[in-house]
Amino acid sequence: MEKVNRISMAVIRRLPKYYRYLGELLDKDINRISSQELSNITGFTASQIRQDLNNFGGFGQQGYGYNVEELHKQLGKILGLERTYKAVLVGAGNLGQAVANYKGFEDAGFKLLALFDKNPKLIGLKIRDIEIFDVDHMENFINDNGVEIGIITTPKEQAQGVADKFIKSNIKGIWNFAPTDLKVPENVVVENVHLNESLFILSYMFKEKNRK
Amino acid sequence: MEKVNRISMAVIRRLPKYYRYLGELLDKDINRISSQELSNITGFTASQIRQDLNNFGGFGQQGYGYNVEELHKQLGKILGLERTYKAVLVGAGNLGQAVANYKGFEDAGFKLLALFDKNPKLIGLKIRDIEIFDVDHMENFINDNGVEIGIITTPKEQAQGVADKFIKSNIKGIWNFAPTDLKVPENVVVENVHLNESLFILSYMFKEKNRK
DNA sequence: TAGATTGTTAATCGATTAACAATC
DNA sequence: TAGATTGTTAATCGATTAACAATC
Repeated sequence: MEKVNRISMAVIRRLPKYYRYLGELLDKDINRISSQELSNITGFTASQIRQDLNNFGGFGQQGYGYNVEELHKQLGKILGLERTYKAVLVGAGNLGQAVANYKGFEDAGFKLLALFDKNPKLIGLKIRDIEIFDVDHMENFINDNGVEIGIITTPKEQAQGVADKFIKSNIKGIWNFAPTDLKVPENVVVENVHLNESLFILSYMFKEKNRK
Repeated sequence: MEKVNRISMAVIRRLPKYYRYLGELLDKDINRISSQELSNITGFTASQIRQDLNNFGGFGQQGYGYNVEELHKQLGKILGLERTYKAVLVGAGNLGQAVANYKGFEDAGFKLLALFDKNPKLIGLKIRDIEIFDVDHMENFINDNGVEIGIITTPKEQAQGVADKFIKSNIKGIWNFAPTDLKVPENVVVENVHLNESLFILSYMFKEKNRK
């Protein structure tokens, strides 16, 4: 076992933001940035930015700051964006189709190989060249193609069942849009997109801000 | 100004989960629950659950626990779910249409009145009875109808411009799906759904878990 | 070299957990 | 009444901020 000084989720969740802002700086041909300037842009404190980055290594240089291109590249590596992931999606309704059309997939190295649904009306259709298959064929497909990532955009009632099939087929990462918490073994990671919770929080914040 | 003991975002973000699990208990006709049982279900510690709830009032009863229906109702009130919000959405592409079709809207009391886009091919179409209008008519529509919530599902390049129009039209809450951080005045709340960041985090966790 | 800015340690702040008296 | 479980205070833990020596 390698020395893995466990990095807190609070830090991890800031990394994509750093990565995004660095990408924007790159586009503007800015090639050098200090933690203070990054602080101005991102809203995180300079101290926090330096702490965060130093969890992964000393990417900066005293008296100079950080090289934007280099730091962007390193963060990409840390986030695992240098490789590709084979993915499938289950639940090819509105949300599933929107996710399948999602342009950001490529940026993260995700390659969507197939969609699955149980609705006969959807089976055979294609979303930007990706075919919708009968969900009964899913486990074979995953095994045959070495799929590693599963995306769940089904109603919540089906979500755990789909996750169980994923797990049986040796999928190791799940992007879950169903409004439920999946039970998975310790070696499988789940990232949730809970739109209902997000809306509730918007509702809460709106109410708090707008009270007399 | 009312006494508002500022409640931390960490607490707020757990409330929708409590609300959801309590709803599920209600469906199962369970009408009494202790913080310990809730802990077993939600994964939060009993102590944390009691602390969280007591930010808003003493909903429990010593020796008994919590009344599920009552607590569910109270949490709904706290989250602002007892009232409705008039909303519009801008960017009626794939993601926008999926969001417009999103069933969870009603549960949170959001009433989607109109969609807007600049693509002439989309204008005039309807998504479950909600018409897509030319974005040029948006500000008038918002003012005429007293819209309070705006949803942004445009590409990131347009997002800040749309937000600015929202703000000018007196919208006070924004649900933002564009992969960018909006600049808004202090009295406007923004809740982000950053799918790209979510994917990056999945990628990171996957990589961490699956290294040799 | 002098100035700037990092990397890193120490101090502070806030959030979570533990403990237990209050009380149903 | 005895047992159970909350509400709440105190203790602990972790994350953020401040400070500054190291060094480019």
